[in-house]
Amino acid sequence: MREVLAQAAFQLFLERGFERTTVDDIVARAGVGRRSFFRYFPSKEDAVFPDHESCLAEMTEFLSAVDDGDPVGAVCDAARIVLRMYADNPEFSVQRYRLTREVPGLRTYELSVVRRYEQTLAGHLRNRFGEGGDGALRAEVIAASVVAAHNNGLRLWLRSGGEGDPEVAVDHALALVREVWGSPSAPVAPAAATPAPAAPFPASGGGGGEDEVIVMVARKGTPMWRVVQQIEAAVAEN
Amino acid sequence: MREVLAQAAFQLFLERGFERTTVDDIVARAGVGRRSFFRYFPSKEDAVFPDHESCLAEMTEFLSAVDDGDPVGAVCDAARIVLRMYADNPEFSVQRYRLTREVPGLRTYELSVVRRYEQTLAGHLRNRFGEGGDGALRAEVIAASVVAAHNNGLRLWLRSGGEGDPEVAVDHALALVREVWGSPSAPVAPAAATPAPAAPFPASGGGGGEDEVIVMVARKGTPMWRVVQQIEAAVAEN
DNA sequence: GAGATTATGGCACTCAGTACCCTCTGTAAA
DNA sequence: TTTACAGAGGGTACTGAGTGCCATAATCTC
Repeated sequence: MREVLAQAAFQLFLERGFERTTVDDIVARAGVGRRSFFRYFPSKEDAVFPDHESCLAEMTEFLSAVDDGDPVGAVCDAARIVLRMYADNPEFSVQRYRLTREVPGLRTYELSVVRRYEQTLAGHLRNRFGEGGDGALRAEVIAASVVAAHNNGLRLWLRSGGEGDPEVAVDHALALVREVWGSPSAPVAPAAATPAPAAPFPASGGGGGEDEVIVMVARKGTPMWRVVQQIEAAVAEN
Repeated sequence: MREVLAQAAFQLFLERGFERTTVDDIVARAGVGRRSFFRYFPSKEDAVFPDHESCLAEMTEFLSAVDDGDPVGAVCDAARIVLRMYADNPEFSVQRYRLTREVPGLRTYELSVVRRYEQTLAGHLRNRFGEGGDGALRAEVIAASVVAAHNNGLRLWLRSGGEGDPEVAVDHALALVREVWGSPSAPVAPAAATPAPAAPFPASGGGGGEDEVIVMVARKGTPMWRVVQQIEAAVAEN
């Protein structure tokens, strides 16, 4: 049932867009009552990320099982669980990525999901480091670093359309974190296989909205570079 | 007007809680029409964070002005701008913190705000590091570290009830990040996409008076609240 | 003061999300 | 077979956020 609803929802989101799809549309396609949708998903957004809850549980279980002397390494391995979930369904992951990028509500929702992963990792590190001194601080900073590195590698793969193996990019990214924060027992071989992404700020045609108008706010004496920056910021709203 | 609405809203949120307060309640207390609320705030959540937009603008301006050889240090200083905003209103900050902790919707909203700061910092670092190689990766990881460290120190102060100076905790936290990610050897930005600061047309502009011009960036269908936010952000840059 | 522009209020609407109650279906006991 | 019960799903009506449209008042321009 959950599966049926999630699939119907995702199809419709791809066809008409997230915001132009109502819950009534979804339940109509799924052939169930409207009330049933909210029995399985607390909100419309949740239907887009039906698998994160179990992934989070898997990560928690993994972390409670590991018992090595390298907490940073363990946390990196935990992050790879998430990666695997994405890699298991390349097509779905890429489609969802594109959908999420252009729907502010989904972006925000995703942030809250990522935050929960991050807090899980931080909690594990805090246990290992101890609360006192800078334990909590280090735990949070390292967890944030790991998540950022993981997401950087993952996004690279998603933007490429899900071609190839995302593990290489993520491994490379996590290696950087381990190099810096890790304990001395971090066997890492930085191979020169770093994929080079294209320029992120195509000054024109950033998204494709044709009939957009950009107006610009500036003071009389505003230097040119600031104007450029503001326009970039406006365009980069994606 | 914005101020009146924000204050009325915050009062009510403290009295009855966020979710038990409707927009009608807010506009009733503020003595304005319901429609006006949404002219100044895109959502109920925004009324809780009325100052982040201008703070983000301030940070952007700061980063575009610094031109030193220590990008990580610059980004840490940029984070301190946010801290100062909180420290300027200890009572409000602490009340808002408590409110935010116990309202999931506000927590999620705050995440999206924090994310924008992080992206601003990452963008600056990316410009300095260059896109190629691990530039983007390092930029994102360092930005995440700085944000995590900053927030760790800030939360310490907020949880203490806003007593004393939050700068010490944040400075300590940021020092840890700087220690680790500290100034890269010397490969200062190889003049990639860094816009050369072209000479601003009028030489003056600092002490300027009333004859300012405000230009505004917006899309065709931009709602009023967004325009207001941007203008407020621009005006607050003094 | 005529005409245009802007700010605000009012009204009606869509839609997400919730509360409450209904109907089925299956099962087990009498 | 009837009755009792339980649980999954369906239906209806409601609240409240957010939006579009139009009317009105204030302000600005000529």
